[in-house]
Amino acid sequence: MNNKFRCNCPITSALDIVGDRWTLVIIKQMLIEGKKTFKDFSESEEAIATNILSSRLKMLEEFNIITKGKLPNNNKTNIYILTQKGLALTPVIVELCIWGDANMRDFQPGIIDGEHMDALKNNKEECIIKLQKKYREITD
Amino acid sequence: MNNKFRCNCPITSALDIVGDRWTLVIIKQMLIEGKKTFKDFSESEEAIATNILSSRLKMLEEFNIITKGKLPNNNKTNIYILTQKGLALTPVIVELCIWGDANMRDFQPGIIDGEHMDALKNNKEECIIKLQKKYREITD
DNA sequence: CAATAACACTTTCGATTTGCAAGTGAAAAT
DNA sequence: ATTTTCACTTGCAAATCGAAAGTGTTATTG
Repeated sequence: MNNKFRCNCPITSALDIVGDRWTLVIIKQMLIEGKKTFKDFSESEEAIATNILSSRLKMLEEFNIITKGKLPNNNKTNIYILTQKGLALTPVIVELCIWGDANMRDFQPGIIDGEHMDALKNNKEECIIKLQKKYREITD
Repeated sequence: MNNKFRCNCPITSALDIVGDRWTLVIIKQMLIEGKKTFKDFSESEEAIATNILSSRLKMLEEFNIITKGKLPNNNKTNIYILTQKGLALTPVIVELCIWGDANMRDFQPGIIDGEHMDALKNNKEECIIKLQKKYREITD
């Protein structure tokens, strides 16, 4: 196992795992959009290629950020669920959302007006807890 | 100019710009470590290659996340400074720091014990404001 | 029960990006 | 005047990405 980590900085180490084009998009899709299956992810708006998706899911499982499981009455479909470690990324996702919403519009005018943005900005902490709670509900 | 953006989600759009191996590391080095010059960055612990550094600085300037300038009495050294847009990424960096510190230690035991971590976790909002204030001071 | 469809990948391969090393040109220091 | 420093650029091999097609297993449908 070659060392993935560039140095001993917690920020850089975090980015060694989630700092790429797709990893946080996948986690966003799970947390915000409730996506759970390989098909869910591969049919997403962002249009991730299946080989990349496959490698990222494997990596995320190795780092205990997601778990892979099955539904009781279905032996075909795999479901991927955020672990505690994965759910702990909620604040990162939320801050990226706020930053993107506030700062990318001049280059990307298409950015949707999320009706939750005001709540997010005014009540960050509460929104994070609500998101996590909601995720745990749809996940049980 | 080809479209960098994958879709209209603010999170994905943010990641279209800062979602790669190096961009947020560079911004961290500016914000937390006070790095300003090409040499500062290229001599960093993370050991970024100069060609990658060059292309990232160019990109960050294009998206108004940093500005490139000179010091009054020095016509050689370029200094790169975070704009308002760049400083607005402080919460993202801070959340990555908290997450990395709490969740990467089992895979990366070397992660340093930052003496500021407790303050960060207990007083997130204040720490963010302090960091930004401190950056503005060293920048003027 | 056979055929088809759905799902979760894997493989292939060309294009792009990365990372290392060496080189360049201009400004500053000696 | 020469050397050093700084900020890049170039070249090239290796790794990664991305689009498309293929594979194998598990439902579902007639």
